[in-house]
Amino acid sequence: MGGSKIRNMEEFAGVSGISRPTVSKYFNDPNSVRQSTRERIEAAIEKYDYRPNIFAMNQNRQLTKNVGIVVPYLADPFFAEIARNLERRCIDAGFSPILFSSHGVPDYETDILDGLRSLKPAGVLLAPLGRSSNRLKIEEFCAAVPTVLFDSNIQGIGEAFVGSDNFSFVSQTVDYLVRTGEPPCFFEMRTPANPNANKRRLAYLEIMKKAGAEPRIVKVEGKDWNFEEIGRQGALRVLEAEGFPGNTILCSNDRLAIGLLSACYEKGIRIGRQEGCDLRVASMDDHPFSRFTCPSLTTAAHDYDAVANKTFSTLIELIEAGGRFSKRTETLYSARLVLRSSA
Amino acid sequence: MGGSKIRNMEEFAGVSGISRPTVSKYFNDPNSVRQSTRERIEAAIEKYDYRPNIFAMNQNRQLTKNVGIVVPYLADPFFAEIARNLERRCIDAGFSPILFSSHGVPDYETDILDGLRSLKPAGVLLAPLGRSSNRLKIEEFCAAVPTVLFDSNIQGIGEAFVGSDNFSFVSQTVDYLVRTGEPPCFFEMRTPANPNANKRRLAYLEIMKKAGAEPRIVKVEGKDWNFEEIGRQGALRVLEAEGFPGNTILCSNDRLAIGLLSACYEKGIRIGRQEGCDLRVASMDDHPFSRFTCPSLTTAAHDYDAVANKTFSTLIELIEAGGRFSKRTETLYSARLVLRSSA
DNA sequence: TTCAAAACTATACGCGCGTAAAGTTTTTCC
DNA sequence: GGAAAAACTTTACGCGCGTATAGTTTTGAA
Repeated sequence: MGGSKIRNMEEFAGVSGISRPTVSKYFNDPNSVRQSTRERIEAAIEKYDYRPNIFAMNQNRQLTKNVGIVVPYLADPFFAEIARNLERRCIDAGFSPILFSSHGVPDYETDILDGLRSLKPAGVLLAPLGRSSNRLKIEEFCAAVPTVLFDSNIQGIGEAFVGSDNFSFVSQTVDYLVRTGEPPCFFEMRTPANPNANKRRLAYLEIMKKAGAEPRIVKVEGKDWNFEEIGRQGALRVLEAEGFPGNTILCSNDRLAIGLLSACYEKGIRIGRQEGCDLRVASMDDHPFSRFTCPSLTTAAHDYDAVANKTFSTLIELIEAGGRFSKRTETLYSARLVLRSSA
Repeated sequence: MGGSKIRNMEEFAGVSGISRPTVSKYFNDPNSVRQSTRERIEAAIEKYDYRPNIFAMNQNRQLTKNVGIVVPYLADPFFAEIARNLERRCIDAGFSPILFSSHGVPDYETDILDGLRSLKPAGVLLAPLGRSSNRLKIEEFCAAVPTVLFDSNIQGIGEAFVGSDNFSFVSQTVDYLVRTGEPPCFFEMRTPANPNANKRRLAYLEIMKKAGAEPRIVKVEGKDWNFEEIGRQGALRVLEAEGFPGNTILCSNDRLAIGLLSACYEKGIRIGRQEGCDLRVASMDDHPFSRFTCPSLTTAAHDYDAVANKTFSTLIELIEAGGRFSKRTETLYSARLVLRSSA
């Protein structure tokens, strides 16, 4: 609370009675100094409210304590949640997370990576846009900065990947739907931006084959990140034309399902597993809003916490390993089926 | 694409044939050098892919080109959208936006502001948590850093405030509801975190009085940022007990309304303005998902674009004015009524 | 063509901190 | 209690760039 006239570490070292190199050492790792020293420094910090100039700290250092977190679309609460989770873990581990969203635009993504390089981050957690990403630029970036990919895998890029096992999402939902009624058709975008969407379609085809059921895929137009609107318009068009094949739909993701449910509601189609319903709808992701849809959405949930935890711990390992792994690892977490009212 | 072995501005100045001080001048403001000089520098940048070390650039400067953007809750798509809007404007104006979310936690908010100070930002755009904010800390921060508040006003703090005119939100929705049916009751949280909620309640009381109708407020428990769940649980409890007073509900915000609609759906209560409906529900904010609720939500929309635009332009003025305004201004934008199916 | 204004170059210093080297004090452990 | 190890102090240099000063060249309008 004292008049904080401390201008730099030199002065601070003076008033705290510790030499500047030791103070510097403390700020780089408080545990690297003797406890008695640490206490004296911390008392002085408290008293004079001193903080080192982070620009000066970092300019002369090839690696900072910065960690970049890049997500493809922050307006999607799914990514907002996982970003929050990662952010907190970084802070608790003494890093400075910096959050970026590509907003669905490939050029923004490369701009972000460009800017990130000059921040000399210790590591980066990157959920790429997917198919629309500039693969070359991302590859260049990953070669220069220790990077862990999450959510969307790009084969061979980044030191590791952590995400969800799309096959398990599809198998759990399809199995459930088959067990309790008809096998589902598959509702998706024609040209999905996200590679997970493709994996899910392939999984659907394989699982239906195994179950001896005929796969039926309903594709709707649209290619940006406005999934709810795409799902809604697509579903309206299907409902106004030939209708869905069968009485059971599996949506490629919850946001499409939210749009589809809104279209069905508008058309007076009753969704659910109870008597008197016209359609059953299930989906995948367990989007934060999926419990508030009408009816609430039966879906396959990501293991948010496990993904965030593993993503972060992998980055820490990577940093401690000097930025490179001997081999690229991929970790996938299984889905957890969440039964609600829609199917 | 030549082998970029340029290590610093000195070397870069050498290969570009321009003196270092002039190159430095260029990077601080490309328009401050002669066009022919600018072109030569830019050609060299292209050729050698050089970028100045941002840490070195900023350490010796009392003001950077950084702009902090702080929102209370990024998992709310409303804030995600406005943050994206602001972010883009900053980039286009040559600033480096840095995005933070308080995640609804007052301590995080003060931590963010603390950290922001050491980034020496040219200015900060702050949407505070509201009632739960540490007023003193925010006041201290605003005294040290040029700050424009948006979304949530805190009286007397910050150099300016830009937000929405809560009175117009309530008056437009109430007027519409009265005109087309019964005057509404008001559905809200008992202890809302956001000051806008209080302004809306007061506006409701005043407008109902003017209309000669008896105000009826339905308060539900809950005080974190989990509005949908609070709305849902609260509505379920009301529906299972005495029910809502009258057949018309105005929700304090869309996220509460989303929860309420889901509760109504579960209870088999039909919402809408058509024949045969039990309740009309309107709300405020025009949340990105409100067009996908069942039924789609009649609501009062923020003028996103105007708020973002004014917030940003105010900050630019503030920065150009040296960080202080002679008097604090407050700019409010009116709502735009969005008629959908729920009322 | 002229000449002042504008823009540039050359030189130099400082910012706040990282970090290395060498010497000194404190701690630890047998 | 003594010696090795650990932690510290002192000294010194460098990082990459902002920026001030003085001198030189270029520009542009009369």
